[in-house]
Amino acid sequence: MNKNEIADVLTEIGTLLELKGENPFKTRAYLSGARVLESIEQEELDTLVREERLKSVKGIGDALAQKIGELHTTGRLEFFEKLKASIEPGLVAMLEVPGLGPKKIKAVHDQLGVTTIEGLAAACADGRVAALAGFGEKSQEKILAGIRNREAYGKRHLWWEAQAVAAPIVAGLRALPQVARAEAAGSLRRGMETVGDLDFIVAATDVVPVVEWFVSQPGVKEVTARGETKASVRFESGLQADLRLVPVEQFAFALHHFTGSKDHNVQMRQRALARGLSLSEWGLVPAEGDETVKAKVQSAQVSGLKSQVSPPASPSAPVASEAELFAVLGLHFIPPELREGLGEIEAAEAGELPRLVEVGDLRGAFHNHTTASDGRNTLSEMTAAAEALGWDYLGIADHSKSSFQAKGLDEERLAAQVAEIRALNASGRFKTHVFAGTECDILPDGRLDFDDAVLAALDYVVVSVHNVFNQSSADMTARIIRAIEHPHATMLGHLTGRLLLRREGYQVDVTKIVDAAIANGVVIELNASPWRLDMDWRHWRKAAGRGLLCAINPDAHETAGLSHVGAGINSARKGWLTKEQVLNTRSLAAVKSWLATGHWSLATSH
DNA sequence: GCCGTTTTCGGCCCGACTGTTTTCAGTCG
Repeated sequence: MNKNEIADVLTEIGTLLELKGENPFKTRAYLSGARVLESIEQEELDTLVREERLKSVKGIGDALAQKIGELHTTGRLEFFEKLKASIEPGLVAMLEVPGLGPKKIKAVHDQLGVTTIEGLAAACADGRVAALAGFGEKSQEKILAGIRNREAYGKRHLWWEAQAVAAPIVAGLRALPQVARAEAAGSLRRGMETVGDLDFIVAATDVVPVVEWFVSQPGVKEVTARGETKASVRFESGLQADLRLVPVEQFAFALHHFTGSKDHNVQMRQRALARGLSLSEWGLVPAEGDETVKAKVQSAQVSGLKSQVSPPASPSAPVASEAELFAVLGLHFIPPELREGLGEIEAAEAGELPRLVEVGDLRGAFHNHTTASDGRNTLSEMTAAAEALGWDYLGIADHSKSSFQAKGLDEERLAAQVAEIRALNASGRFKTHVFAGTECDILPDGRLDFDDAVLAALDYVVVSVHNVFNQSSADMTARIIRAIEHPHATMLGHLTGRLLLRREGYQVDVTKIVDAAIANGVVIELNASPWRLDMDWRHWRKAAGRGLLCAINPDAHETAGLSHVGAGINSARKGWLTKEQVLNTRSLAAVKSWLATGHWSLATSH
């Protein structure tokens, strides 16, 4: 196991011990042991284990040294497995309910015998929870609301996680000899931030082996349907996936139809009708054509799985690709991300679709963390990872001192980090240039967490809200605008602080904040963390159209997190952003001069 | 479970907020 995987195990041990009601200092020892492990280089850990010198690291004693060594060498730990087996999984799941921590979970378990979330909901419903010491009516209501939210959220999945399931399936389908074409459709293909279920559209010559392959994929928990044109499965994560098999001549129509969105499809069908054509997943036929064809299509649509009705053989227009389908209707190709029924068809007709930014356009990224604050990889590990991605530059913006929970840097530690970064750049060890920044807390009154002199010594400053989320919209908006107006503010981090499927963002007036950012030459980030994607894509088209510059920032807390820019690119594309509207598509020289000159506009040269 | 020592046992430990209390416990970021 590598250092972060071992740290994950130690963290989970800490959580399990907490649930058991262990000495809090003992649980903390495991959690801080995990942090310590992250803060050393992987090679260093390998050496320490080999030479049995783990104990010389501060924060690691006899017990942790032994456990870390075992995990490093064998990838397993009996202590951990026994511990995990001794605790009801339902209790661990309860930690996800807002307002419930180890102590309260232990209380409901010990005093009410509750071992599952369902049991907890029942105990809330009949008032047993409110009767416990330390609980009351409000706690009970809050827990019940939390469980309901969790159920509602549970129906959707992060794009990032859905993509991780879908990508190998698409690759596997394409590798099958019977498969001519295969794509994932639906909201996944449109790059939505969350995904309900997966849709795979496959053109195949022989369906049986394809269905067989699909339902036997790793992680499939249940096969819910299995026919000749469609199969459905549910994965262990709860994610559902549909496989739809179509003849190759129908592929483009089916792919377009199942990609959606609903609004986009409605407008496309209206457009077809205006041209005397009827568009469906089966094909494109004359609208007032053969009634038997229409009836056949309808019966195929309602009869479901066992239907073996072919698409109307004629007179459907032969269309080999989505591009041809759009062309038949007088449109330029509309990228899937834009198919939300928000004006893309009009733009495609007028030839005014933007050339959307691509992941390959990115030359670097700002706003990343290291082990100096709450990251899990060191400065040089992060830089090496950026270099491996071919990036010309990497911005490090660790937390500031007010974010205690994230080990925020005070002035002294920040100065040391800046010196370390300057020295790393001077050493020529990496081709990737490192910018020294900070993710500076915006204090509740809108002041920044560092004095001007401290901020002036940095290459750039990300300003973000990390506490006191419950201010009124007016107060929060004024707070953020005050920070944007600070002369050293370079960019605004995660505008609303939302965590997808977990937590709503704080209330803000987005338009006012965008206005302030434009007026002050401040960039707003598109935080590319798959859990955030904030500022939301729905605001970008209008904001960028008015001159706002975007930075797609991974907010990476470990080397693997740098690749989250891929999720950010989705949202940027959904927001109609072009390469020119994204700061980190620019060259190192351009960014250097951009940062040096202080205030800028989109007109700045590339 | 770790650390440090007045060296083998006692202390360890950020601050705001909420809801439960009447001075605090638990959760959260």
